[in-house]
Amino acid sequence: MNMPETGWRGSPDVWIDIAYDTLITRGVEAVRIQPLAKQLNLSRTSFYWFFKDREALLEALIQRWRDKNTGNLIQQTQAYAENITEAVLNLFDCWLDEALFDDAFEFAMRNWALQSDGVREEIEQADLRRLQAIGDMFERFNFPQHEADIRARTIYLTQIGYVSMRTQEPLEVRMARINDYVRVFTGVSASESELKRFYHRHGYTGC
Amino acid sequence: MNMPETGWRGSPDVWIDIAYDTLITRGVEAVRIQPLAKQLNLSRTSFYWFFKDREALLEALIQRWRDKNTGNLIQQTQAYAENITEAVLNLFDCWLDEALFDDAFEFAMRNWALQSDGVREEIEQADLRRLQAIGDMFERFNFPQHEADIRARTIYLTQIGYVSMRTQEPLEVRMARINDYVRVFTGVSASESELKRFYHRHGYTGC
DNA sequence: CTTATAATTGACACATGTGTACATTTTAAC
DNA sequence: GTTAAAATGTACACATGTGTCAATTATAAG
Repeated sequence: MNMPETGWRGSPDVWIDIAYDTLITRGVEAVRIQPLAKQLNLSRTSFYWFFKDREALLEALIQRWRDKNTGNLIQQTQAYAENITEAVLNLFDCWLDEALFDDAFEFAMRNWALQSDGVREEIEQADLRRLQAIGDMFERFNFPQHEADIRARTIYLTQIGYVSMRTQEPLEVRMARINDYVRVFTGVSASESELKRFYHRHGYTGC
Repeated sequence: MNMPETGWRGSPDVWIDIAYDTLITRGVEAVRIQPLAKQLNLSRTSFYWFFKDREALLEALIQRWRDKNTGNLIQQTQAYAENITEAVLNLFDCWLDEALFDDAFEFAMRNWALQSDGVREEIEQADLRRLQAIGDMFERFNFPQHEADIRARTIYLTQIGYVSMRTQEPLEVRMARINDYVRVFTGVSASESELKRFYHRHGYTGC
């Protein structure tokens, strides 16, 4: 654990990691070379050995986000399902598994967009692709296109709302609400076994 | 329109107004005395005649938000309605009338919360009060408490999601989706006359 | 042990922001 | 016109951030 005080301590990843932590806890504005260097016990100028300038570091953060959130979400919409409720539960995996969808990262990116046209465009793209994928999912289960579109929006916007509210509910509370959400979003209830399967893969045994 | 180059040009409101514009278009971090002064063609130090310091200006912005968004939303949930669809349409007024609910302001505040514990607490309070009010509305129309709660969340989170996505849809698109949303959120369709009344009060004659 | 390369550092030049003290100008009231 | 207040402006002291350069130290390879 105790860092060596001397020798090779820096690397692009060390900088990106701490930049990421700072981004999600305090926003882009807090991602500044001088303070990050202090935390790393490195001379701030050492940063410039790995990155051209602050811009380059921020670019690396965008890259990391791009690689993570959208890809996994789309994959979940395409997971195997026998009916719409199972499909929606597959999608819900994203909201319960940080490895699939990073809420804090998503929120930070949306904040950042206010100050950066580039980031704003990235996010518009991501929203389009994600909505499209969820809509396609509903269409595969025979919802008419128009309704599929609305339901995709409702489900996605609710999640973005969650992200934006930074809701931190205990697992039991979220699980207790799951089937209600399924019913609101699809119009039908998930079966007992579908729910059991869902609870189980998220380590919820309380029920 | 042409500002006098000299004389009394400043006032608390002049500063708050430009601070508000800056907040909603570029975030709190951009609300800085020096740049604002430049825009106002005022010496930056003149600011300190009206406000103790930058903090005091930011406090005034919070006050403005508090006075606006939450109050109007709660009032809309209590407007007269004969059934749940009419009640939900009353609430939807907020999303279509900037005078009732300021999306951009809301978004900016949620961004700001990342950097300020005070603002974060303000927002938590607001979320609670708003969710409570919407839930109460559903309960008044005989939804069981548990279901009222979920439906309140869905409706509110969807809107916060909209805010966070900064969706700018043309009026026709939004109007075309209204009844679908009513149906998803309440489980029933709004009547023809309810919809007509809604369209009319938002200046939509296209249908 | 030497050496080339990788990584770190301090000094410098600069930019932008904050707030205070004091002098100056503007306005309205007498 | 004089005058007192309201409002503006200038100068200062300070803080925090950026990026470049040249000097220095650490590491691994021969």
